[in-house]
Amino acid sequence: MLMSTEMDLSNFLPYLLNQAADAQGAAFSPSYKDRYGMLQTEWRILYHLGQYGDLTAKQICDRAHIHKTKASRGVSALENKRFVVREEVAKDRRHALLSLTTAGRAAYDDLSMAAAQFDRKLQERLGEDDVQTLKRCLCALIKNP
Amino acid sequence: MLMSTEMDLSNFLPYLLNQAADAQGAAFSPSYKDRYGMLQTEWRILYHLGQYGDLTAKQICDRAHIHKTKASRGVSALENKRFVVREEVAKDRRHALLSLTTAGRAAYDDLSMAAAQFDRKLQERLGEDDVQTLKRCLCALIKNP
DNA sequence: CAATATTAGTTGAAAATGTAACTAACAAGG
DNA sequence: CCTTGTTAGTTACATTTTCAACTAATATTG
Repeated sequence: MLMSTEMDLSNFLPYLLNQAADAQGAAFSPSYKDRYGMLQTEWRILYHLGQYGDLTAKQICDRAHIHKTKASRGVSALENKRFVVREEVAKDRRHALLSLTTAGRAAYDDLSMAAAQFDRKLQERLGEDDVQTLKRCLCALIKNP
Repeated sequence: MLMSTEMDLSNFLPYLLNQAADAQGAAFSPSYKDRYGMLQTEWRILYHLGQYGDLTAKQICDRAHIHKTKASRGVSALENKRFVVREEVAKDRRHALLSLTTAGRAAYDDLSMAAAQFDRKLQERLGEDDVQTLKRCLCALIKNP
């Protein structure tokens, strides 16, 4: 019996977002897990390097909302996999520019293709209009939490 | 430089969902963390018991998509906090019905109120139409990953 | 009814994450 | 310069999550 002040859990947006993110994340994760043994953070870092060119860890953290310790470990993992190399910046030796190796670029190409296909299928399922609204809402929720 | 087969990360739905879920989850989590020292799983279990009445751990797992080990530890934590008690079912002693204590009920009332208010504010921000579409899409993505 | 299979739930070890303290490099004010 | 502050990134430690194996109870099947 619901009282007027209560609400059905299915109306609680953080819960729905969490469930949907889990479900879709789990659906896509085999792409980077099974083929490349990557964790989500590694895939995200790889993606940013592939998409936006060489970046420092700090820049990736800011763009992708990854905590610096997570990023630090992700970058190390990608280095161990020989997908990323770091080069010290002469001007400021605190920074290190990260760039993809040939193997890293290949993995990026493969995975970004898989991602695009995954997204297209979702678009097909939900319809163009809904997807547009959905993405607009999600962006709003991200930018101004 | 984007090639035609590539896509901007901002168009990748799993990524957007994840970011939005993180942002909104972080915005709400102080409600149960700071006041009651709960983890997300505990809050979710509490919510299900408050909303749907006494349930077994298994039923909560199925409804809330929580893995049984996470649920087991969440229930233990709620027992230690004296928010939940378990009662063996005579018919099948593998099950244990979980129910809220008075303190558990009070926490549930408080938190479900906070959740409802949180949701109302989001609705205000996004507008009724968008929220409806958003929730419909999220439900679709949850049900059929 | 004995043997086997399922089911609910727990536990221990390994992996991942988050927090805080730390190092190293640079910046700025005196 | 030289103290103080800030920034990029790492590391150690505690917490949380995941995975696999396990127990105990019931269901099923020969």
